[in-house]
Amino acid sequence: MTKTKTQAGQAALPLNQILEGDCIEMMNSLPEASVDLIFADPPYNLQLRGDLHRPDNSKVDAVDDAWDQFGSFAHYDNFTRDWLAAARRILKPNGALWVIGSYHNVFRMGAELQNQGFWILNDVVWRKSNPMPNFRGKRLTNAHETLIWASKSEGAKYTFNYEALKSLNEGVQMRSDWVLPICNGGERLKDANGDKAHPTQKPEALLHRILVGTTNPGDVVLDPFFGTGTTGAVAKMLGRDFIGIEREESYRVVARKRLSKIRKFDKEALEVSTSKRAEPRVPFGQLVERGLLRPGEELYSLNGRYKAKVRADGTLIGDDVKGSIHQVGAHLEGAPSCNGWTYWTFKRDGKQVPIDLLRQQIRAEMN
Amino acid sequence: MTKTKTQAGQAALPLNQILEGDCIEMMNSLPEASVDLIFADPPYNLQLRGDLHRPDNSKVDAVDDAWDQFGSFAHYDNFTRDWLAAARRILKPNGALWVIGSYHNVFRMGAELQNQGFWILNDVVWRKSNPMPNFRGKRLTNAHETLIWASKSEGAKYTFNYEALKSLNEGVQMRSDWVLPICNGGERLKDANGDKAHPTQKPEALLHRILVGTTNPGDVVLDPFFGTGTTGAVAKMLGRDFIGIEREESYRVVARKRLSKIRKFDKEALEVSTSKRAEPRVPFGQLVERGLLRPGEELYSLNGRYKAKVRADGTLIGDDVKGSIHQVGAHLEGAPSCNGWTYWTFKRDGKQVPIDLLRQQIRAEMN
DNA sequence: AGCGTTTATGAATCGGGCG
DNA sequence: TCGCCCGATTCATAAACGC
Repeated sequence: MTKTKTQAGQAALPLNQILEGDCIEMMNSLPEASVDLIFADPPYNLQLRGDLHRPDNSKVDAVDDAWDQFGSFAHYDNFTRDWLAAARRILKPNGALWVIGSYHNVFRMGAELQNQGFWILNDVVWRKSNPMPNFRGKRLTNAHETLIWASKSEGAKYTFNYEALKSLNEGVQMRSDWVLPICNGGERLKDANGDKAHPTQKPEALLHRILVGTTNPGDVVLDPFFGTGTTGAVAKMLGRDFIGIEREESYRVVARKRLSKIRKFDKEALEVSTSKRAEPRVPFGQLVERGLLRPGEELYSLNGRYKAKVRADGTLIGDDVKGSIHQVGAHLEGAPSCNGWTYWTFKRDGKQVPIDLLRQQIRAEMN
Repeated sequence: MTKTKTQAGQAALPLNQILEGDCIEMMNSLPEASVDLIFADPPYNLQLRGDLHRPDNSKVDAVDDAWDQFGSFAHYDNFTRDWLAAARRILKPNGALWVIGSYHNVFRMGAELQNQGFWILNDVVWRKSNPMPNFRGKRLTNAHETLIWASKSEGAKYTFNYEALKSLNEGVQMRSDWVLPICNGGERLKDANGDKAHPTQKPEALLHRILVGTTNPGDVVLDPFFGTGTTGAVAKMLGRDFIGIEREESYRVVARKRLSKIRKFDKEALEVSTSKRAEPRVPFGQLVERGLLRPGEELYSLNGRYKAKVRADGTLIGDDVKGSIHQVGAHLEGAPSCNGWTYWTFKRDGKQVPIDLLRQQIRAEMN
């Protein structure tokens, strides 16, 4: 499974491995513009004061590890600036970045990534279906975390599998609020003592949605704060290559064991619904050339209000207008644009049939 | 209704009025430490490029007002710094601040208010039950906005009516995600032409929850970006005093008229419709995301005649057909429609189990 | 009047390929 | 790099319309 990828004039990319060390140094050691997606779950800079107890006096196992302690906002901002800059360097021009955080750190991350030229595409709310309650009743239940999805720069051609996410959401466009349970039960990794192996292990469902929606099979996904390897595990299942970076040996041990047990889903299962945009383009003129429509034949608008005549060169002519199927449709409707394929119909056996049917016929022959 | 409040050695506070002018100047003219709560809905600094049309070719009425135009992040940051500082000065030591924004501006606001010493208590997500869709299918539906609730400083004794919010939430602790419809219908204020009076009017239900939860009757609530006066209207209903600041005369005209019609403790108006939805919809894709079904796993029709394979995006693939669980079921049976939830089964311990069982499992977790 | 259908609209950073 | 032009794309709600 471990492999490397070499691009023209660049050092090899260490794929499907966990790099050991500080994420900034390790990212700086990788070739620039070589990674398709970065998912980052950095330390949250939680400012917890003292211990927290549940109403039954049991102690809440808070995130108080040394790696999550920053002296001040300035320290945290420096850290954020440096790792984001390192991430930005290794990202391909059309690559994208996801970060996740809570109100303690996400505003600082969001502002800094805007400052560095990343272009925010959406902020996404992970709405936890089973959050920890607020035991003291002093605030609202902290029931969500925030993700930011950003392209490397404005205008970049980021990957977005719109139809796949729509399918995941039962045929309705995916929204920016995602309801998913927190990671527990069998998915939650335990250490030898039976304690949780990592304090903030993310659910695989979250990564599944991110990777299905914003990467393609074969893409390289890098996680600079790899932890117990959720990103790597889901990437492997989904046939994406991953690069993990993790400083703590104890997490790497758990992640390696976890990854060794993951199997990739079969190829057929990994293909996702695609949009029509991915279909080959068929010029309208081909319908005429192939005799599916005759020059002189009349087309009728879907609403029945207009008609136009087909010409031998694949243009239409109406009462006072001529041009492409799109131009004539837009002109007749007084609309800024028009998809002529779905706007025009022809008559067959007395019935109105959309010309798009003929396009589908040609596309079927192409396969 | 208009009155003033005088505190020891301080100028009078102009209550239940709309102050005319720039919010920074007007706040600076008020006595320090005199206000209990500030709710602020500042310009979002949207950076819209061209026109946007719906698939039916109608044009989206964009927020292109001059007051939302800032030349750069630096300009916007200066503006944010200045109005937040002015707000901070007039806030009582135990007072609190709410701001609302989208991903365009909320990260910059959140970072700046932390920099100034405000202490974030919660970030709250307003999940819109009826957001505008993403018409081009290029991103996720932007279905939420973010609010930040902060006390003036760490350790301050802010107001939080825990039980009141619990009651509003059917007896369970209020969470940080609030599902509320956008403001339209009869609540949406129109101008003389029948056009919306303000492009971004907020729903009263949102302010209702905020004021019930984080102020007491008799408190002074200030809104530096008053617009059409939603904050003042809800404050008046709930028996709080308000101070509005608004620069545009056209908005003030609408707000004055609106406020004149509001009556305190109009019980009926306070009732927030909390209509319970039937059963929450569970997309089939969630079974895959959550690992309850694996991509590549085979499903069998209840009658045992057909099988199909699960794909990573929550669609099925059969011998000659692919699509949703419902579509594939309908196609195989030659039926016009099919309830895939009851049609498909999977194998567990050698037995055929309906996939609907997994849906019930997820629904149980949601409660 | 009543019911079913059509239309309008909401804080939106909303193309891409080819010449 | 720019301009042209093909052609893909929407959900929930309420008001207006029509029979």
